[in-house]
Amino acid sequence: MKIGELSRATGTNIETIRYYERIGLLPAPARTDANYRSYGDAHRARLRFVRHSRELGFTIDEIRSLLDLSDHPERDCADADRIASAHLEQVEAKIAQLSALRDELTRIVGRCRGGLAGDCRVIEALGDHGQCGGAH
Amino acid sequence: MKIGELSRATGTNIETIRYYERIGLLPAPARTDANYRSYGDAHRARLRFVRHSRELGFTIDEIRSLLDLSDHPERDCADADRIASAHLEQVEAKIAQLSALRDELTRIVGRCRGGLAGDCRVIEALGDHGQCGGAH
DNA sequence: GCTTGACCCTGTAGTTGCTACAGGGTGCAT
DNA sequence: ATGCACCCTGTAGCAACTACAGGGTCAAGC
Ligand SMILES: [Zn+2]
Ligand SMILES: [Zn+2]
Ligand SMILES: [Zn+2]
Ligand SMILES: [Zn+2]
Repeated sequence: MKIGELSRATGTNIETIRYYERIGLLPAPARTDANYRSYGDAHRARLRFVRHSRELGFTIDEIRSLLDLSDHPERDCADADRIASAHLEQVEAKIAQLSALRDELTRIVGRCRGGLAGDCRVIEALGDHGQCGGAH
Repeated sequence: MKIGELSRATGTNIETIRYYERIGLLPAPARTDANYRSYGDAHRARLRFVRHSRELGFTIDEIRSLLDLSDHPERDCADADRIASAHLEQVEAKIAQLSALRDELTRIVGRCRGGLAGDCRVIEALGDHGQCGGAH
């Protein structure tokens, strides 16, 4: 399959596929006579793994480690569990941080009564963290 | 006040202050004879506004607009309200997305029973979005 | 046989919001 | 005079792509 087909089959931008190859996340595929990349099912599965992991928020480096484990089925899977658990913790931390931020923004936005910028409580609140609840 | 003092007074990295000046977010301050930057209270207030807005997640471009309003107190503040509301919506969307992601990750992580990578349900789940609840 | 259009190639530069040097100058204390 | 802390400019790096520019390939239709 050519790169355009792989792109459609996985919902991945063509430039992104070439980028993954360049950074060594995907193996360089065979080439046709015209020097076109030629992919097989294994490439597609690997790219799906990468894209799905990216959608779940794993970094490229984490994915590299996960792929490495996937390539060595005889190894212990504890590393995979560790990477995924650590990532889950980071996601939870990010949610907590954004929630605090949302609360603060809600409070700030709710204070605008319209009128002149000079009297705007939103602009005032942005300049003064002392007005904040302190959670962010 | 010199850049180091401003840095300490606002908790901002010196390089970041110079960066903000370079991109036109902070006005270029006066210079001493030795060509050192010399800041006043207005600079400090402006930098606090910028940092606080960044902590609340506003982009540099949004902050540019907010500062512009802050500099023109005779204008209508509706734009500030619009920017802040739109940002709040984005934060809420991000929280929703991360929550879906957290649920999916929790499900995936919970399936690992240890053992060989070849049998690991975590690695399997990363390769197959079909196993996902579909929310992410 | 020739053009048109879709597709592919490489290589480089841009995005966001910083951060980290390298290589040099300044100012004060010992 | 010699440290040392501080300041200056300019450039390059980070993550994870994305967007060209400038060119080659191939099948269809006239
Ligand atoms: Zn207002
Ligand atoms: Zn605050
Ligand atoms: Zn496992
Ligand atoms: Zn999924």
